[in-house]
Amino acid sequence: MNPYDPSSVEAKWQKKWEEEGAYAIDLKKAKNPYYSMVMFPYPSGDKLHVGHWYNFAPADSFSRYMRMQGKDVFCPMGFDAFGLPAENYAIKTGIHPDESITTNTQTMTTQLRRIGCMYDWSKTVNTSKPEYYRWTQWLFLQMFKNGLAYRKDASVNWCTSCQTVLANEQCQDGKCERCGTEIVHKPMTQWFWKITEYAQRLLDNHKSLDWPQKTILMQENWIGRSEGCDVCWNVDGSDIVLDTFTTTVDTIYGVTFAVISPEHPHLDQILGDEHRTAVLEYRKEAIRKTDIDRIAAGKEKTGVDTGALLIHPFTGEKIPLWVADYVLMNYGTGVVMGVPAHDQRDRDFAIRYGFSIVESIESPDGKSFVYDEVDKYCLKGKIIHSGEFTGMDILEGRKRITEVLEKRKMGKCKIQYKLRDWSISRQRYWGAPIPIVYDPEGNPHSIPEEHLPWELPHDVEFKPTGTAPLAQSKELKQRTEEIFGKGWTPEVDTMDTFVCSSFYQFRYLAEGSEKQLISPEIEKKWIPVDMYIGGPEHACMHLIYTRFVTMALKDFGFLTHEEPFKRLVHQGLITNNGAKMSKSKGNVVSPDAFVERYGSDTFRMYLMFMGPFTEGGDWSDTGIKGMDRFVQRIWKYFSNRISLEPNIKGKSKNKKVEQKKEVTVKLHATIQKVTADIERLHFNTALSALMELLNLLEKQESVSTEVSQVFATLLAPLAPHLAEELWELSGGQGFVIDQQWPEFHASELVQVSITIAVQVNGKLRGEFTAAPDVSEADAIALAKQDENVRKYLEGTTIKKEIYIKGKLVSLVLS
RNA sequence: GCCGGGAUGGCGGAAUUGGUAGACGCGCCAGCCUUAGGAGCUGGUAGGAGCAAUCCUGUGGAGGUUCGAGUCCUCUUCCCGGCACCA
Repeated sequence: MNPYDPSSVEAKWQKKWEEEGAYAIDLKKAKNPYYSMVMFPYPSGDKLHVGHWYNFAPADSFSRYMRMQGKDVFCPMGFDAFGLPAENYAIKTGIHPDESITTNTQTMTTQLRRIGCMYDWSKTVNTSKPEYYRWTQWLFLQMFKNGLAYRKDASVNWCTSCQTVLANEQCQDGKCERCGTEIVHKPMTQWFWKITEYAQRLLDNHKSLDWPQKTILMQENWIGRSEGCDVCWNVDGSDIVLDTFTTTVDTIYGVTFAVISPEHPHLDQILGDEHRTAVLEYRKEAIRKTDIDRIAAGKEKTGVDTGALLIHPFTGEKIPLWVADYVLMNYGTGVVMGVPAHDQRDRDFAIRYGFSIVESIESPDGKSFVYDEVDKYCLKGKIIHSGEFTGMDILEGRKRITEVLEKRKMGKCKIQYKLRDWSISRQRYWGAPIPIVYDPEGNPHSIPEEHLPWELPHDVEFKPTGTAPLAQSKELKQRTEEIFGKGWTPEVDTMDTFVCSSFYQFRYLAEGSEKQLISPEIEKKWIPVDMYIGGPEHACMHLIYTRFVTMALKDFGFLTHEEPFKRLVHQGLITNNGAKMSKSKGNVVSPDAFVERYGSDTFRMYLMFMGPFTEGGDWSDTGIKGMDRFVQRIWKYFSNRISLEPNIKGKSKNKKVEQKKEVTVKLHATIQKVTADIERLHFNTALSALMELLNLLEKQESVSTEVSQVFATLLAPLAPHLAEELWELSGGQGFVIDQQWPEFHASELVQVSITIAVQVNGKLRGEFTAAPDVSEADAIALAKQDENVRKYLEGTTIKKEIYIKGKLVSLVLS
């Protein structure tokens, strides 16, 4: 028999699957729908890397397993094709993004097919195609129509390198997430989507999701809900009222100063004349700084007196108001009350600028304390030095103070979120055009649906000028005037690519329909997606946006579900010698050479064998040989020794029976283990169980067809091509992937004899074999007979005897 | 600083509820086979002592609970991921 040749075998089965449409799902007819998705890739020129494989191949193994469990599994694949890299490439080379993306998509499709996944290519999507982005634009129109899309002038994050605006969510450590350039602030008119209206619902729905705890926690932090109280402060000698937001209104009697953000709109009006110069100077500095500068310099808090005084709503005292750049305008009210006795930041500021420190609460044992995150969640203690509220428990006092403020119209309960509205405008070319036109007066109007797709013009230059590339297109300008009239102008911004990816789970199911986003019948049947697998880096952007969009579309009446993904799993990271793979480090492993040499099955099994799927693993060039050996051994063993009848020559009949029993027990134990392991996505131990089975089988001189077929089915999710070949070899009919997943029988797991360990005073001192149903008394008696154990028992008395059924006997000496 | 997750042989990692630590694989060592092998096969492989039976020590560190702890509790060190003047 020839050695196993992966390249010809894999090509053979890929062709057969394709010819017979093995993975094309009839969405309408499917009885047992199971929607399995992976996060679709960006078609970059770097092609598929190990990270893609590590996402897609194990996800495919799980999908295959579900299929063998009788589900109609739908596994689509597509391309998140809009985005900056293609545009940057165009700037560099002059090659139009449309062209480079088409090439990349083709290359990656070929590579993806070689993995041998169950993708139904008849239902693919490409977000950069007009037939797709027509729906991206339709989504915008729905948001606009329902009041969730609006324009606002705002100081936005501007990346000087990309020449574009970034959402807060796309800034990492104050730097552009994509290119790493430091972000500066720039005022600009932008389109926003009101995700903040959904903040509470996004939080509430978490409990209905089968998602990693960690991801839910990250989203909770991102949304950042806090309950507190807005307090109104009259400015002394003026009719201006300033609001402060605080989560600890119980400390209001401890306020000795207040701080206002340099960008605050009322700052000018309340400035005392002798302080004006200093404050304006300070503001000029602060505004020039980016958020990171304000944070980085923030170890040392700086501030300047405004000269204004606030009237304390309870004591009537006059509280100095300072301006400081550590107070941000885009969170809360832009004014903070300072309680140096109970807040560390306020204390630092007070010490530096000489404000008094007045205590207003104390801990249960009468000590003073500063609030930190922990205290906020275990609030015990009393209010002190606080007039009518003195003596109350902290929480009660907090409630009463709020009530009094509300009654006097000097404050109110407020729930504050960190989450900000989603800025979706991009001054870029390679994205879906925003379907808006402006009349000669500059008022925005939506483009009627009949004009969708509102096509991206082709005639632009890619030089980054800071103005939107679409503004240069003559064709777009002409088109707009032809349809809407002279003087009308097109919106020249395109949409954030996260918009494109926020609804693709519906478009896979639409089969290209131009009539509706998704048919209601199909939506009811297939949504939510049963399993979604992708990287944890999307925990707070894509995975919040897509939930928001799904909720909104439900509210608009286009969907019946409001959560898109029922179960979510993040794959771990594959490192190279413990280091993250990155282009800059030059340590990226390309799968192609390995797939060429060892085949897709071996490569994907090796990735899965490295460690638990959610933990990732460390790449090693040599380790893959072990998996190659495993594949070769499987092939060699089954092709040489398969026979219809078990035939163990030259052994006594008893021996034969015993051996056969051993194989049966192991076989069923393996079915049990592989099933449980795939269920919990522990492919590494599923593989080691199969290796153990093979190790045992290799000691037998022949193997039955039945065992060989079971082996093929167990292998089918993990090594799809090899399993088909083995199934065929074992005389199986049809595809192995269409077979039922094997069941194990507990009765077959009963062994002829078992080994029981003996401990004396907790230390292992011997072992003995017994019948599986040995009684406790017999087991203890047998344990005491063990030669080595007897040595320890001599001349002592036994205080306690413990028997753990089928496992061990523990003898405790006095 | 805060929130999560980790730490087990030379390496990647096993160990459902506390019950024989190191499965499985890599690497390494010895032997076989081969003209040769970067192929294959057989055996060995946590550390230490011993011819051996066997014994001692061992899951980042220090305590604790228990007949028994990688697993539970307290403290602590280091590593990784996320958030960060959020009022």
